[in-house]
Amino acid sequence: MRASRRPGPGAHDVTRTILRGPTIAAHEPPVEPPPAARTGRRVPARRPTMKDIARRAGVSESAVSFALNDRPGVSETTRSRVRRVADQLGWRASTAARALSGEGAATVGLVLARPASSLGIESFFLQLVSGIQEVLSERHLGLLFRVVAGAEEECAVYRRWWAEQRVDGVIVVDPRIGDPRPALLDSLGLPAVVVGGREVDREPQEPVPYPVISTVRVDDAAAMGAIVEHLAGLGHRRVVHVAGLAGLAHTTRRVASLRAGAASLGMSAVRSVTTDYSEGQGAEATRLALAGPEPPTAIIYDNDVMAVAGAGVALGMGLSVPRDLSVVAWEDSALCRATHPRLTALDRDATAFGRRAAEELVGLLGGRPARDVAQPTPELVVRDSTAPPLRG
Amino acid sequence: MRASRRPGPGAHDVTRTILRGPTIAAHEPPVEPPPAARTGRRVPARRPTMKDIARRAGVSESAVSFALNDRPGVSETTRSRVRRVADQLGWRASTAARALSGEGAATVGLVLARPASSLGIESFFLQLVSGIQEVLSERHLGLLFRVVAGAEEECAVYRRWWAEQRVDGVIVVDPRIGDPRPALLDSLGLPAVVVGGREVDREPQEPVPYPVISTVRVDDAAAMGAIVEHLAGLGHRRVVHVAGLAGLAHTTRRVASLRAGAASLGMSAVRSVTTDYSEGQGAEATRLALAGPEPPTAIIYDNDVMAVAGAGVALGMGLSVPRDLSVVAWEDSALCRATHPRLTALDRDATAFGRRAAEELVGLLGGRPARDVAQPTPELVVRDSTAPPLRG
DNA sequence: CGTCAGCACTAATGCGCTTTAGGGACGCGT
DNA sequence: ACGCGTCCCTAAAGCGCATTAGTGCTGACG
Repeated sequence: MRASRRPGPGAHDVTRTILRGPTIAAHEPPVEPPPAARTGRRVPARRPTMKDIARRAGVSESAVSFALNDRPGVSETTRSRVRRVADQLGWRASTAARALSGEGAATVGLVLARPASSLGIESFFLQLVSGIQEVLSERHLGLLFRVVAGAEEECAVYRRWWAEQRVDGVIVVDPRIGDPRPALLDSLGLPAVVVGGREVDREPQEPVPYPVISTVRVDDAAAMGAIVEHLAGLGHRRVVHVAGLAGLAHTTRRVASLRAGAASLGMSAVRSVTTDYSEGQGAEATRLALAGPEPPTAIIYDNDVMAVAGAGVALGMGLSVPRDLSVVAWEDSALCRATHPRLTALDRDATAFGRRAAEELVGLLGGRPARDVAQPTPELVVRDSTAPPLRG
Repeated sequence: MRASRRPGPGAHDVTRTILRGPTIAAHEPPVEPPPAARTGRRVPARRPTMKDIARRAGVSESAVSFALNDRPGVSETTRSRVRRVADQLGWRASTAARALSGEGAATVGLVLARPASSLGIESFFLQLVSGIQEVLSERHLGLLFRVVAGAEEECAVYRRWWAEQRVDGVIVVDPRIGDPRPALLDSLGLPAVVVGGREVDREPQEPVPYPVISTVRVDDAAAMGAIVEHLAGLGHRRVVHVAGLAGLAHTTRRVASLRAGAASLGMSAVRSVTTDYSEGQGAEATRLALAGPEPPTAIIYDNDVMAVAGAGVALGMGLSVPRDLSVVAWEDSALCRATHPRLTALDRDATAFGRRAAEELVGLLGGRPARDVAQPTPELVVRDSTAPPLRG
């Protein structure tokens, strides 16, 4: 595995450019034929380095560096010539070398801490990632991706990435209640953007933001408000909220917002139950709610899969959606449009969300100070799964 | 952004270890206090380097390198002492430095060339990725992830990654009919694993495999055979196959296998139509098929979302699943279990698939020669959406 | 008692790039 | 004619690690 690619010390190339001055320099000094041509065996292409450019352009390596990085110190003539040679050779800076000389790794990291099984059901993440990509790729930043089982492991990954100099910053998802990650990242000095972060006016115990950590907020309260208003307007008084993971900050926010909204709108009975987002627990929660004493006339699900599963359960119990039960999904997707009836859903635009987060991180890496930015409130798309309740 | 972290040339540390021999060496020579302690300002932790270890362990950097890489050249005593110091300091090799000294980037790449919109609906990919991760992470390999719009862009990404020394190998998905990627990767000498690759006995025009490109095959023919057999056994004679993207190799294979299987089982009318995997086109194809002259009694969908959408369309047209129409999804997921009726589906185990691919790539990187490995044939999970046709 | 092998370890070099410290050549002012 | 500043450009150092070529030192062997 460890091939000895190195020439012996005696083989060191001592060719030097003698001629001076750009106009009379030898543009194409006698270059030895590429090794492939000599050996006949197919050798994978060698990547060109700045040394190659320097030789062919008849200047020093430093001049090449200045020229290619738009730094002063070379004439325009030389700069353009160097550029041309670089293009011609198909040169790209080695990120390893760049990183080593202090430029950073040109990479940002993203860790998903969810059990593998629940990953596939969350279409949200892939869309988020593709939004992130749109921004990163135009800046030629790489995305280092990792799936882990839990929070501790996630922290270990950050530590490792930092120590290995693998990333310049990270995007943190699924903020939790007593989240250890911001403090960790801050202590490492690793710039980060927390997506779906704190609600400024709702969790004031959160102290002043860390200097290198931005937050992209979503207004869960307003979103839940829209849902509650919609349901109350239809006449629903008994609502169940099949929420997501108990530890997540946005779960807490949604639960609280539901309670607050319901109170102000005079709903008699609302309650939330937490789940692991799986269709199994969604179905089970639905079954329990509908079989209970005062069954709800509407259920709000924290994701699309559970909503579909719940609607299926209702159907199986002989109920009709939306006649006997209204269903709202917190997350619009193909799923909500594909099922029958089509589900009323909250459209979050995960792609835009990812874009926003990536932009913020890019800003941070560029030296912009950390801040909180707000993401537009998601829109409730009313479809066929919500209607006035039959029995009051 | 470009902070001058560098000490002047005069500041070079000339401290030297005078004492010789491991047992009497000064284990903890007078170390200057960490900068943070001096300045008082919070400074992000500096990552320890081998030089730090060397100093504290009282040995040379080379000795440290030998010790930490399990290479001969140091005594066991020294080795363990160095290890201890390294642990204590929380040292991790900088991947940048490692890459620069020829060890590779310790990273593999994965490019998804699908429109962003269609990404979210394919739960397959996230599961594939999480399977890949399971293997990569235990080897401490990173996964560089990229979403692009099309095939040319994908090739450009490979080129760039190669030139920038960002990855040691890549995992290629969605093999196409006249796929340019294997040849490109081969010419770059970039090890790769193609997942869902060629069917050995079905596309003999494919020449001898490239020396650094392995393939993880799936037996689409056998899978389609199982489906056809199941449907034929129930008595279906008119079947429509709502397939995926026309250019993909596996689409071609499935279409061909369906035709072959149907012929051998005496089905009268089978046909395939290609789509973009979206629920919209799945619904549309279903509508067209059911409204046509000889409507099918069963439809096979190339993914779960289209299957659900198709079932919805049938419902909307007043048909009952499975009484009037049987539905099979090529891809099992929460979706298939959550809808009502639950869908008969082909369970591919995308996670295992990813694991397999990653293992193969790791082998390749370790010097194992390229080869074709077969993934177990997916299993047909029969649920409630398939039954004997009512009208023959 | 000289010699040579073998061991434990250090010095030095290179990977590809950035950056700092010069170093000639030229022009301008006195 | 000399000093001085500018402009272009080169030399050299350094980032953190792996690796190769030594370098003393010990012990065994003749």
